[in-house]
Amino acid sequence: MATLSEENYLKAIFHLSKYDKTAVSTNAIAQKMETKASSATDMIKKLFEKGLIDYQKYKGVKLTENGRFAAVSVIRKHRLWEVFLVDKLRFSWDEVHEVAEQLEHIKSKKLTRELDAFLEFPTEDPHGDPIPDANGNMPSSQKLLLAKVKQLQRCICVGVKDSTPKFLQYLDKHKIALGTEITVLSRESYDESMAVKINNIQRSISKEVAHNLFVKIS
Amino acid sequence: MATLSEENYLKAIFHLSKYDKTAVSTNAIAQKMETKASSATDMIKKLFEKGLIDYQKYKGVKLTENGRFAAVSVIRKHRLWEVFLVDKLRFSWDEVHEVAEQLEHIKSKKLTRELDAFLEFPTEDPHGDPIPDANGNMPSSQKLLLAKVKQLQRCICVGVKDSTPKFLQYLDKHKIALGTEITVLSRESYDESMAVKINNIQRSISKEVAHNLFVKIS
DNA sequence: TTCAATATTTAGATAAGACTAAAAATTTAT
DNA sequence: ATAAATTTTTAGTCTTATCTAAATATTGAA
Repeated sequence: MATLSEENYLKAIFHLSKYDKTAVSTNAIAQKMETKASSATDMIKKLFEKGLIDYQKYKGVKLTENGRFAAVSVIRKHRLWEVFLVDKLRFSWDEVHEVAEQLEHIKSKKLTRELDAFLEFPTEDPHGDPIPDANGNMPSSQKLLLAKVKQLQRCICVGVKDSTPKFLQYLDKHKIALGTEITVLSRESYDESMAVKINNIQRSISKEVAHNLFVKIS
Repeated sequence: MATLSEENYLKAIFHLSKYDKTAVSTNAIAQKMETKASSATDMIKKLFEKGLIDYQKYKGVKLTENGRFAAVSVIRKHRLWEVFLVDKLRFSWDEVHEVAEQLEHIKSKKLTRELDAFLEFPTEDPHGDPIPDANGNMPSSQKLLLAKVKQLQRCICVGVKDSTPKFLQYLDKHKIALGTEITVLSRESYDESMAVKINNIQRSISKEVAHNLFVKIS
């Protein structure tokens, strides 16, 4: 059974592995965990001893099958609790992360199973992130960044890459929610901003925003 | 802000103070926490430094106002989560304790407040124990042990003193639940058992059971 | 390819919370 | 009232997870 700290490291390694399939570096882990490289090395040794990661000195780490499952189980709980907080307890999507960071470590198979049923088996959390099933399978989705959408294409907002309160509040303020339709009108090569139509109003979207909003083509 | 371990000690001290108002001994705390007296002494010093207990060497401890509030806040969360687990997640009353022991340490004022509202402000947990309000006030109740009920008196089961799974499962097996009516017919002085009528059936109740079941006279 | 910059690991220290063993204080019993 | 029994505290150790500083390995630039 993994400790709280071990679970957080596994989660960090999982998130870092996601985009590139190569080994994750000690420094990257330390940075994500907001700790020092030496602390990361210590924990890496421990996770290796427990068979949760593959590791060779100076070569970075990769999750083993067991490690991946442990990481995904924590992420599953995190996202289920986020759904609970928003759907049942009147939290807004920018308030849930901190509390879910605590709730994700509660150990009870029955609790997770029953919570899932109570919420009617949601497949996405309030930020549009997929909720893995009990076997650790992550539902795939063909979302892409708004920044990649071609001119004159219509798409629907389905998730956020950056889920910090600041960005979520920006979206709330500008009436952009999951499900909102966005039409890309043109791009400005100078600053990589985009002209778009949202809720039938034409506006400009900065590079920063376009790179943190997931959409699907509709 | 109290650590998880500090919160558990505060809870233990609160429960030990409940019946007699005198100072709580180091040994009693150690026993309740299933730890050694020396560990209890260490923690006592820490809680004293933080102003959560009054303490003089060799004289035992008492909760301060702050300490009592911290303890009651944890108990409030514990009992609210128990209600959640039984009312919303199909847990039975003998399964909730272990999970609630974890959930009670989640730190979020909003979470507790919204959970309370979601559950429609319950005043008792699934074992009939009172749920303190947000100000730390414990609803009073005039429950008494079944063992104290006089002959030929009718009463209603309102709580349990022992809430271990074993006892709760005994009650389930014998169809005794909160709300069940019990009439005391007679007492057997030899073994302190009682003849009672429950659900219109006459049965015998042992001393052990009679001393762990709370009732109110109806 | 060799040396400087960077990344990683090791060594040794710290804090929290637990433990054992021993010392000191208190309580109980004669 | 004093000795024995019990309770409580102290001293020193252990584990987990962190840190700093120093050592070592790798990478990359000239």
